[in-house]
This record gives sequence, structure tokens and C-alpha cells, in this order.
Amino acid sequence: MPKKKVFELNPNISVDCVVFGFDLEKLNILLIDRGESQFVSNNSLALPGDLIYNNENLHQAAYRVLEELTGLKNIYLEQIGAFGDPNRISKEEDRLWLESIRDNPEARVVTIAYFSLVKMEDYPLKASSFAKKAIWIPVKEIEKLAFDHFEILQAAKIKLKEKIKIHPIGFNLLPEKFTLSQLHKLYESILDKELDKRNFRRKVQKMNLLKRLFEKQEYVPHKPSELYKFNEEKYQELAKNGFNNFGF
Amino acid sequence: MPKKKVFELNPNISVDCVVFGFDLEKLNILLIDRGESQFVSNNSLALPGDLIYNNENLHQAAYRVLEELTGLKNIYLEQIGAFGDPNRISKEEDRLWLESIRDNPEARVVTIAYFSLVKMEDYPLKASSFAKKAIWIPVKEIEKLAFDHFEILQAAKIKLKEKIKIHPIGFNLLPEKFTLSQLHKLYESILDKELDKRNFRRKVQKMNLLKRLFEKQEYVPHKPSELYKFNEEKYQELAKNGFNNFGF
DNA sequence: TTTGAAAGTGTAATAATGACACTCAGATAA
DNA sequence: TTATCTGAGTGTCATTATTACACTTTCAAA
Repeated sequence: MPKKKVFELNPNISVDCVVFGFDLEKLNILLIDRGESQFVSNNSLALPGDLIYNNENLHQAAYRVLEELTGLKNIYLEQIGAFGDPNRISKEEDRLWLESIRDNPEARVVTIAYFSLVKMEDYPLKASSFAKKAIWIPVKEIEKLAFDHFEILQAAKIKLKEKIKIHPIGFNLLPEKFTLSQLHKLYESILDKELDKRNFRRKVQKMNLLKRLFEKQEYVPHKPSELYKFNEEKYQELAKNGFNNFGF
Repeated sequence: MPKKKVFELNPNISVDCVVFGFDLEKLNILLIDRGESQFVSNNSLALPGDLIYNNENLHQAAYRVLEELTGLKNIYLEQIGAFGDPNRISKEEDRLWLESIRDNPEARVVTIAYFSLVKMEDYPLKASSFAKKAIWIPVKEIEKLAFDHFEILQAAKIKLKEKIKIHPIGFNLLPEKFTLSQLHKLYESILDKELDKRNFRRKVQKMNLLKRLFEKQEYVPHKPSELYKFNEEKYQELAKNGFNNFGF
């Protein structure tokens, strides 16, 4: 008894996305508040995700979820891995929520987790722009999430750390124009440790992916900083040869 | 209409394993020959894998497949990621094979791929020990595999390369007693490039995970090599601090 | 006893890393 | 107008890591 396949949700396979954003101070992730009340509770927060359709591939499914959520396209997206403990729905509130949104809430689900990097400026959170409320929460403040989403977040953080050490993906989190201090703080946030200012600057200058704009910050109560942008051409050039030199 | 969950195969989720072995000369992987004939054809080779049961987690499923195949337990196993293009069953021979072994051969399947490292000496291939014939094939000779398994193999090779650069997992592929030249050749096979002999030796000596046995090779037609074994205790010690120093 | 084949060994030049402290430029407030 | 505050920006030196490179040794087999 083969089922019709196309345009059907697959009850057993979902994607979940860890969307990182950087507010120039700290790392945040985008979470869905499932709660009824207007107050955010740790218990009601979940990663954005959805069951996949049988006719879309996994990346497409993740893109779809992100686009529905943020309206953004061409987002940096990378698979973290598959999570699918049979007992991942162990909390009562998770069970109830699933019953409210799924046809087959009891089904065994394996979820494919992705992480994604967005420029927070491109995604200003509009008040009630979605039925499901999406909110930015600082990564450091998250202690608990729905299902196995906390575990997925830990894996996402590790993956991001590993990746940023060998590949200059940090620019996806910064505005077009940024200062070296902002880049510095970004790396410190992701790697979760202090980096010496001068050594950091030497290193990023050497990797040769920055284009100095000869513009300065304005209206800051201190010496204004030079602005830079990411040099896309140099990136493409280096990309072929594998970026050997990013050991932070 | 919730289905009974326990002890049922899930028609939508499978695991596939890339089992690496090292014959002291080159890297091999363990493949299943689906062909009827006694001659191995590239077309008939597939990664070992199976649908998962709804009551087992993904790691358990991979272990189960490996144990059924090799009889080995406590195998090094690591997830590569999820693969699930809706068109992964594009070849006619794959479709036919699925029809012969699956209840629901049309189902959309997402597979979770694992790679695994075994000591080939622990797994001497017995003639016809399995209905499905399992055979070792040198990685370099593989040009084509069933479904999307060739793509999975590429991902496995990349993952293994990345991992071995930062973590001393190579020992899982070597016999208890081994020579530095064998270790050297192993790293060259995995990284697919030549490594300077003296620099390599300096580096592995510095990482301090080798225990010299003060035994020598015998009956080799050249100067016999010192034998070493892997120092498990030192490994445990270093494991906590994160192995910073393996940049090959 | 000679030969073949891989084992084993050290050094020097260059590059990368880590530690460290002061001056500069602009905004704001007195 | 001057003083103060804040973060921007900069260089050097010691240590460590990396790369490149060639000859001698030991055993087995002929």
C-alpha cells in the first residue's frame, strides 16, 4: 500500500533551526514562544522547526522554515546532524503542544538540525508579525528548551566554534559595515574566551578579507573606529585553496 | 490513527555506515555486494544499512547494523549527517533491489550516515559468512555506489580527515602493535597527501600517546622497526584538555 | 659478503604565537 | 576652553611550531 508522496508532510522527519544573530554585543538565537501568556517563560521556548514535505530535500525544508519565519532568503545554513532519541518527547508540555499542532503527535520523529547565521539588522522583529511569536534570546541566558532542543543548541554552538576557527563565516553575522572591535567581540562571543586585541587584529589583517572603507564611526563618545566591509572577491579567491590560516 | 510504535521498522528513516579499515597499506571500506553473480560489479555495491526501529535511537541502530555485519562490539562510531534527497532512488537497479527487500519500497527515506573505524585484523572476512556478501574495497578504487552512497562516502572521507587532524582516532584502525611507519602511512592515506617522515615522527612523539614496546618486527627483509602501542591512560588524561596539537 | 629495502635520526631557517602598555581622537560635561 | 572619559589603535620580543632536507643503520635474502 504505497502512499501518495507529493505534497504530503512526512510524520517522522522534521527539521529544526538554530538561528544565530549578533547584536554587536553578544550572540543570540531566534526562538519560538509557544506560550499563551504575554510573558516569556523558559518552558515555552522552542527552536523553529517543522515536519518536512516528502517532495522537498532537507536543505529546502530548513530554508522553508527560515523563510516563513524571517522572510529572509540566501541565509547561511549548515547541517548540524540528526537527533532522534525515541524519548525526546518526555516533557508533558511538549506532548500537549504536539497534540495541538500535529495530526500524528505520537509518531516517532527524527529531526535534522541546522544552524544558520543572519544579520540581525536584516530581521527587525516586528511586533506580532507572526502568529507564533519569534524572539531573540541571548545564548548565554538559555537554560532550558522544549524537547531535545537544548541538546541541539549545544551541538550548534560546538559546530559553530569549530567552523569559525577554520572558515571566515563570521561576516554573515555582522552588518555590511563594521569595526574591528565588533568583529573581535563576535569571535570572543562565539569562542567563549578572551582574545588578545593586538594579536586578533594582526591575524584578521593577515587573512586579507577586509576592505577598509576609509569611513569612521560617528557620534560615539570616544575615538571613532574605522569601518570595514567583507571582501567578497578575495573570499572567493581564497575559498578555492581552503583557508588554512584561521586558528583562533 | 496512531500506529503501534514499538518493535516496528520505521519506513522513512534508515542508517548507513561507512566502515573504514586499514590494511597497513591503504584505506578500505566495507561494502555489501547485492549482486547475484559471484563477480563484484561496481553497480552492485552499497553501504551497509537498514531502516531503524521505532524504539531504538540512531546510534543504537548504527551499532546494530555493524554488529550484525561484523560481529564486533565497541566500535568507534560517529555521525556524519543526514542525507535525504527525494530523488536518491534514481537508478533502476536501486529501485529493483528495494522492491526485493522492503515492504514499502516507494517510501521517502532519510538516512542518517555514520562512519566507523575498525581494526581489519578483528574482522577477517569469512567466505560466505553472510547471505549478503560483505567485502573490503580500497577507497581509492570506488567510483560508484548504490543510491546516494557515493556522496555519503565523500562526506565520510572529509569528516574523517577533519577529525583525525584534531583528535587521535587513527589508532582505532591499527592493530594493537604497530610501527611508526604504519601510523605514518595511515595518516597519509587518510589525509591523501605525503607527510615528511621526520616531521611526522617528531609530531607523534610529541603528542605523547605512544608506548614503546621494545620489541621489533621480525622476518622483514630490511631493518626491523620498533613496535609501539597506543597509550590508553595518557589518552584519557589528554582527552579532558582537548588535544590542541594535531595539526597535520 | 654483498645487495636491497625500509628504519631511524638532527639541524637550521622561517613562520606563527602569545604576552604585554601606552598614545590618540572625539564626545561630553564642568 | 579645558578636563575627563572611553574605547581605538599600534609594535616588539621571546618562545614555539613548521618546513625542508640526506645520510647511516639493520636485517634478510641472494
